[in-house]
Amino acid sequence: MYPFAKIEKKWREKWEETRIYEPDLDKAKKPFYNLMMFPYPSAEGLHIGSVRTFSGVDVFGRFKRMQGYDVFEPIGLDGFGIHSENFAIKTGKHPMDHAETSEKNFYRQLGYIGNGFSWDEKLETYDPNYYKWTQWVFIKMWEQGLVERKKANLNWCPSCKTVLADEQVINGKCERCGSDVTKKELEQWFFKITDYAEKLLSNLDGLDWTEHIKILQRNWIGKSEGSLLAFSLRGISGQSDDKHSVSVFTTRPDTIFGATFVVISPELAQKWIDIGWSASEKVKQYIRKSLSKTENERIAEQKSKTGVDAGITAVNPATRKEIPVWIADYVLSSYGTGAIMAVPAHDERDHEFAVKNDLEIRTVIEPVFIDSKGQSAVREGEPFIERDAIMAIVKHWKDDKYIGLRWKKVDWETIVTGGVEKEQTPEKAAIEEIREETGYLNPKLVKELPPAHSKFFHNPKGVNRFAHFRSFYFELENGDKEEIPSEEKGNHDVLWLTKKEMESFRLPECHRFAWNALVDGKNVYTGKGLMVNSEKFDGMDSEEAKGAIIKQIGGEKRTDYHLRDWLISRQRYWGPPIPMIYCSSCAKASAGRENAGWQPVPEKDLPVLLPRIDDFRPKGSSEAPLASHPEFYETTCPECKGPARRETDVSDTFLDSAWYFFRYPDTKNGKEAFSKKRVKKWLPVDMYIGGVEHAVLHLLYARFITMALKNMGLVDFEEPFTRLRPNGLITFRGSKMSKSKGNIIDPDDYIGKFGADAIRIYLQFISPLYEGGDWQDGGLIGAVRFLDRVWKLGENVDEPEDVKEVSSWMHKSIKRITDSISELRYNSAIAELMTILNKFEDGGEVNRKDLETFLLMLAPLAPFITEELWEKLGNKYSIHVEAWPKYDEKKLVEDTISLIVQVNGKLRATIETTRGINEKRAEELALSEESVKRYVTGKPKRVIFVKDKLINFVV
RNA sequence: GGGCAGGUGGCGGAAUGGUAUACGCGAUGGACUCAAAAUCCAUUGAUGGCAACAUCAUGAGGGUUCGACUCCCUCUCUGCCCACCA
Repeated sequence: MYPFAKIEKKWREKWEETRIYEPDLDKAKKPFYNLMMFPYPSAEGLHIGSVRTFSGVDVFGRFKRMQGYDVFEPIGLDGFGIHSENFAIKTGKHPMDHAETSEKNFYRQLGYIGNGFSWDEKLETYDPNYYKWTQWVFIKMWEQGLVERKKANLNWCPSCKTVLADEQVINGKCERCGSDVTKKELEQWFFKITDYAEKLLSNLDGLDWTEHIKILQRNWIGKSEGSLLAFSLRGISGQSDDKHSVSVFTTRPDTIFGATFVVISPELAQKWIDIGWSASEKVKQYIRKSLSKTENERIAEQKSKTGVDAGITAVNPATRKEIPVWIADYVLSSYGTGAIMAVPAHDERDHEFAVKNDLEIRTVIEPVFIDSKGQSAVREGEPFIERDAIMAIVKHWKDDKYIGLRWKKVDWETIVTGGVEKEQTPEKAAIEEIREETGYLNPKLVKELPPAHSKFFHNPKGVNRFAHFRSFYFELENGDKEEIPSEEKGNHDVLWLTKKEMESFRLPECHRFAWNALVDGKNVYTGKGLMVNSEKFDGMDSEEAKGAIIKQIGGEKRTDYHLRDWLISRQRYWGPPIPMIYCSSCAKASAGRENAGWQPVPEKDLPVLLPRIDDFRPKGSSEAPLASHPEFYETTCPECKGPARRETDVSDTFLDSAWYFFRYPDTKNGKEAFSKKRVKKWLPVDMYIGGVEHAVLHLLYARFITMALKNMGLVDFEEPFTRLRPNGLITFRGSKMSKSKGNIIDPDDYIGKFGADAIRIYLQFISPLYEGGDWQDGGLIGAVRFLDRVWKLGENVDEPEDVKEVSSWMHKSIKRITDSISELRYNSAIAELMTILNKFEDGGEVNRKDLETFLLMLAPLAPFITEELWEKLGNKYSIHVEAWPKYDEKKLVEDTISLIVQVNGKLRATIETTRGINEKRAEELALSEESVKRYVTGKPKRVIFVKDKLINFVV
């Protein structure tokens, strides 16, 4: 093996000495901010997956540098937070000591992987010089009115006696001790991210981000447009709301005539009780019970919805009828208004609840199926001819089989169906139709199925039809039948199908609807359709009815988001103290106002240092560890100078990482978080790469903070990351690597044995950077062998032929590699480089220009070996600041081409010929080939000729 | 239940609608060696055939097209994320 250890050491030192990876932060001409999500220094040291991501990001950075950019590629550690703290607790170490050792270890490992980091600008979130400014960000947010203290229902582990973050609750159980997590209401700090919900959503469209991640964010933000409708209450006493009404949020005002009861969340019910509603004991009991439910109990109960009759009624504003009010915990307090109008006929949850509690179910929408494809697609602009019709499902008299019709003249598969004549009842029409189409004489009506409507183009009659179907389910009493009338007989075959066969029968949508209604027995239709049982709105399209109904009953338009405000406070130790002070005398003076008595620590007093304390473990109460340290929390009020108390909670780790990319270009700034000038030069980040697991949390928070900073006039852009790509996940033996599973790949071992270049090449050869893959030792051998051969080639070429131009075949390779790297498909770039090497070896002779071009293109992927060979060839230092090879468009096309000859689309020959050959000549040449002649006998029906590419004979 | 991504040799994976399986791993045979490792050479999708060659193959089934891994529809399996969101 080539002496990688010696080479890597040599160049690491030289690079550091000559500072080639430190851009001039003030004067750089073509700045390119190449960023990876900074690592969380965990217990295990650097993960092989991180090595892949980081070196993958570095390949891109080096590529950009060679394209003439001043690349800034900083590195730091996201070391604050619960994970680090938990690890410290587990090992009995103090988090500060743990941070110190893991920092050394991480930076050492990161130093070995050959990345062009700007080491001068590293930062750690637990460094007071950093978190001073995290606290400053908090205060800025406060000044903008984006911080609020309010009560929240938090995850609470009764065994550890501590509050847990959402990410610490795994399947309803505490991450650390495994006990069921309950809810507890506490006062907490929030960032009002929901103020930016709309901007966070609409800005997404303009970002060059992987579509998948944008979709995750859109879903997380979860915009839904609906209306608020007021239901006045009857029989309620004491509730101080003078109108005595409850407001519900709905996206389906068109179903209001089907709202047969109202359901409110236990939390809202409790609020009513708090303001004087004298609810029954039974109600109070239910509320108590459901408010103390554990996560697991709630998950388990999803299948059987619980609830209690509140003993009062509400008036449906559309029907004017009094309907019952229920309390149930399937209604969430945190979404909408905490109250819903229940429409059991058109909502599955409401339906389930109504069936269980024997509540009225009233259908108000019937489906309309519209054919939009094929022969029977509705013709635009033509009027609809309406017609009453029936569908019938017919069961065999003995077997569990049903009649299906396969039509002969048209490509249809249906159940029995037909029109209803004027004097007929639908039932009669159905029986008649069964006789006509199948010959069976004794169908017995078992039940009627929900009706449906269908719009389609009636081909034989040449008109658009709007058919109104009634659907029935019949069972034959016996097999008695008559001859099918001759005019019907030729039309279709009558088939007896099992349930399973019926599933794969290609029924039209409205037939399928009838079948599903029979099989599932569930009559919940949640789509749009035709209004029924809705008084004057009957017959309207439900979408159109929405607006009209809101208008009539006085509803209010309302947009709701699933996004919640960002809970910032943690009752923990290992984070930046929240820089707030509470003064009880000032609180009295401003009583009643939002956040009364709270004020920020004056900027000159920052940072609020996190003291080293020994009892850093989470306490047995809802207070943070710092709350038992008066020397920390006792302070004076900045306003009245009286005695006051500091906030003892620390902030969420995600706040640390929501702004770090602003600090990187200006880490040594002691006066400000970042200078405007540096930020203007380097931000927004040009390329950001990291794990998809951060798609909604970190990436959303970072965008939010950036928007807020823009609003404050501190930066002049709203979006921090111009281009974002996720990295894939590396597994080992098919599963995620973890210490407990014992399937860890230790980068140190492998770099020691094979060198950083080989590891880099192999990690990128697995798959495109944005896709994952499984680590296989066997595959690594390929990378090692490749570099060995490169080394041999470079060593053995003493005096390569000195030519000025690269060989003409090289241009295509340059293009391929350039394109592949631009798209982060390094695996393809490496494959092409291997192909070039094979060519070099096969050809025997290698000229200087080709070899140099090859090394230049390999340089981002394998920075050490290429630097060494570059020097060996007598070139000047460093290969990493040389220009990326260019290809000549004209050279991409060669004079000779391989013309593909097909017969009926099948390859029959290839002809080596000259570029620009005309069709006639190509045809002659092709037909002179034996293998073509054999298949083309006589004159071909058609000849397809694609210039310089292909000729296809259709015979 | 919803959303997203994806199914190509023994394995990782390539293929602007135009030569499917590039590149690598593994495997088999050979060279070198006392021997092994390393290295080098050859073969390697399946089936049939001595062979030239033929037929079949990109999860399954349809469709569009002269031509489909690629575009459209239906289904299926796997992975990830969200999940009582009114």
